Amino acid sequence: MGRNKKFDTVETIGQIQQVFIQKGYNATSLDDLVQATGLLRGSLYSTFGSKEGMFIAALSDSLEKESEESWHLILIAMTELTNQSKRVFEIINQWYHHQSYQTVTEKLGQIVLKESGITEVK
Amino acid sequence: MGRNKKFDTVETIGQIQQVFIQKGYNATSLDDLVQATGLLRGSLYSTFGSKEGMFIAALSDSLEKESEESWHLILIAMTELTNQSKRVFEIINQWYHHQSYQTVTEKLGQIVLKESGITEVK
DNA sequence: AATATTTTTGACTTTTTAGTCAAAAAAAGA
DNA sequence: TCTTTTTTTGACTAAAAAGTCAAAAATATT
Repeated sequence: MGRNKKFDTVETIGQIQQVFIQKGYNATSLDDLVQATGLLRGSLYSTFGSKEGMFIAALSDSLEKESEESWHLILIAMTELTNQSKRVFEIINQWYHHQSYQTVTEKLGQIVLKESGITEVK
Repeated sequence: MGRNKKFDTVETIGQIQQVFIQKGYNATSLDDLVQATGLLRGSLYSTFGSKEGMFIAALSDSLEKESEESWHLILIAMTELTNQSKRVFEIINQWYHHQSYQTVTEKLGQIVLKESGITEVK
């Protein structure tokens, strides 16, 4: 009973993913997320609890789908969150169990270089 | 003429490197750097100009020596600075010219995984 | 229609951030 | 020793950050 959410949570998570992928975690401000989602801070906080919660929602959703953009969020998680957030560590750790060291390191290395904007000679 | 610096700039750069390596760029605050170097903000700013300047000093110094810790700073540069700082982009871009795609992506991938704290099975 | 419950709203608070600056202190050079 | 130049000091500023909350609005349920 009571009001239903005015927005589509799935769509919002998609928008949050795009922001984190483009800017990384620490460099993303709540204003960035407010702007990208079209929601107000209160709505974001009542839905996700915290900035970390927003990232976790974005990451979890992405891992379920296992798309190319998952790798970007995994990289951000590993470089910016895994050592600060127990929950993110758990999520990534569990995901990693189903991967091979070779595949993961190779893919992450490629993404770092690509995202850096450094010209790939090859 | 005039006073000489009370501290050893080379030593200070070493301390700055350690902080950035441990926390990354955005997650490092000036207070962290003040604490690690034992200097005051004014001294850091008069020497390096800005937080970005402090990172550039740390990165440049590290690239000259080409040690294992260089890779950590290169990773941070690529994931957090290359798209925001023209100077860092130039430094990394030039460095990259003397490397091979294979070596770079492989090494970066390994470091991401190691730094993430995720258990390496292998 | 009345009520209970939820979401929305956005201004507000608190904390942290990078960066500044004028005065004091130190010391190099004459 | 005196002057000039530099560094040190640390309180201060301004901007940006994440997060809060009470009132208003909306609506599902009875």
